[in-house]
Amino acid sequence: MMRAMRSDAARNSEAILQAARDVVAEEGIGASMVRIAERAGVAVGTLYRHHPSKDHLVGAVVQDATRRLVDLLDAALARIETDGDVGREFETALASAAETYATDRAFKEYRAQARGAAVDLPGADQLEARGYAALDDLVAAAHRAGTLRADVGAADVLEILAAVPTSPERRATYLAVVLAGLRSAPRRDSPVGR
Amino acid sequence: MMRAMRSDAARNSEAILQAARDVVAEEGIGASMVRIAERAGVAVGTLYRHHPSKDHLVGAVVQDATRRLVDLLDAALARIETDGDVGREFETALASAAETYATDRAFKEYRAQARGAAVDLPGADQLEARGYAALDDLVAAAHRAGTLRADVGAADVLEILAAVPTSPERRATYLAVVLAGLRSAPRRDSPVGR
DNA sequence: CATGAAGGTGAATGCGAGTTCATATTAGAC
DNA sequence: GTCTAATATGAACTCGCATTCACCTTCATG
Repeated sequence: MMRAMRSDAARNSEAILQAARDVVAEEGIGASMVRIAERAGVAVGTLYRHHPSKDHLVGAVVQDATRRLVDLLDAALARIETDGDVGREFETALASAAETYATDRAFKEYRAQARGAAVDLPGADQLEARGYAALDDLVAAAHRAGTLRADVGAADVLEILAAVPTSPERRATYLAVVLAGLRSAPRRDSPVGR
Repeated sequence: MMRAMRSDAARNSEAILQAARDVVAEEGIGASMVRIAERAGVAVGTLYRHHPSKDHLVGAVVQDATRRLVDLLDAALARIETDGDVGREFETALASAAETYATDRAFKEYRAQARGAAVDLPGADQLEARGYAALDDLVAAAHRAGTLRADVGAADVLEILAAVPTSPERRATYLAVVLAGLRSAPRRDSPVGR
């Protein structure tokens, strides 16, 4: 049985996570540990008492954001079960996810990276699996409802999300364009094919 | 009058540009100077005889790619003047530009960066201006022809390009979706607006 | 083919960032 | 209030990388 954390340690632990969230969302994964420590009002060494490495700290922060997103997808799926407006749910969920990608620079960069650099955070694999499953289900539902082009899969949706612009105006237009595109029917005579 | 370059220097200069192109396209702007030197079969010092800094070298490489793209846009515009299939020209040009963004990691990263880090390469500003002008013209032509949503501007197009996936399959789908979206008409009841 | 200036070399330097650890500080039990 | 295990501190160490420079090589001119 692990002993309860000392009160100052608990306070710092929270301050560190909060500071890391803020700094890394603004400046991206490249933000320095010193900067995070300063924002948390703590010395660098303290970061390392709570996290074995920078990767671990950033990983924890990104995992938090991921969890919120996955919960969001699950909620959308649950609503589809009962209510049933697949199109609206799909687009709203996408817009929310886009918000995260656009707002949290670290999240975006982390998702853009080649996988495998995943730090061993408890439950990471499981969370990722839940996320992919939820997205797959959502995509499948949209396909069945005819709200989503048949040639677009979950991986394509992720790619589209990863690309959301940071600037709010650009983001709105981007989403409008992309959502329209996702609704459209594939055509044969595109200049895009090889 | 500047003296002609010594033959070995000319050879190395070319090898360096070529190596830089390759390495930086593959590994991005983060690639090290040593790696570029190795690929060119030359010592690091030699890179610095030909370029004052890494930024300068990378800038030169990116400028090359930019020039090719701008020429491409100009050619498309010229063809529109005579022939006249605005829609096809617009989409083909976009697909070509997308190819560059997807294929050349350095180009993509460089364009994504905040501007201002622009090294003083001769003709840089002029080239950028030409590029923006050409893109503006192309967008305007597409607007007039009704091939492009009215709410999409040149900046939006750039943002969309900057986001093109690297993977060939994803890229094809992405382009298909986006091009369909760009053709579509804006609608009022989107979940995206505030 | 001798000669000197242009060109090339790569070890050394400086810097920024992650990580460590000997030392100082403090929470909380008694 | 004392005591000590837990925590915090931040200077120092390490590592990767851009950049420099004192010293060699080589081109090309006469």
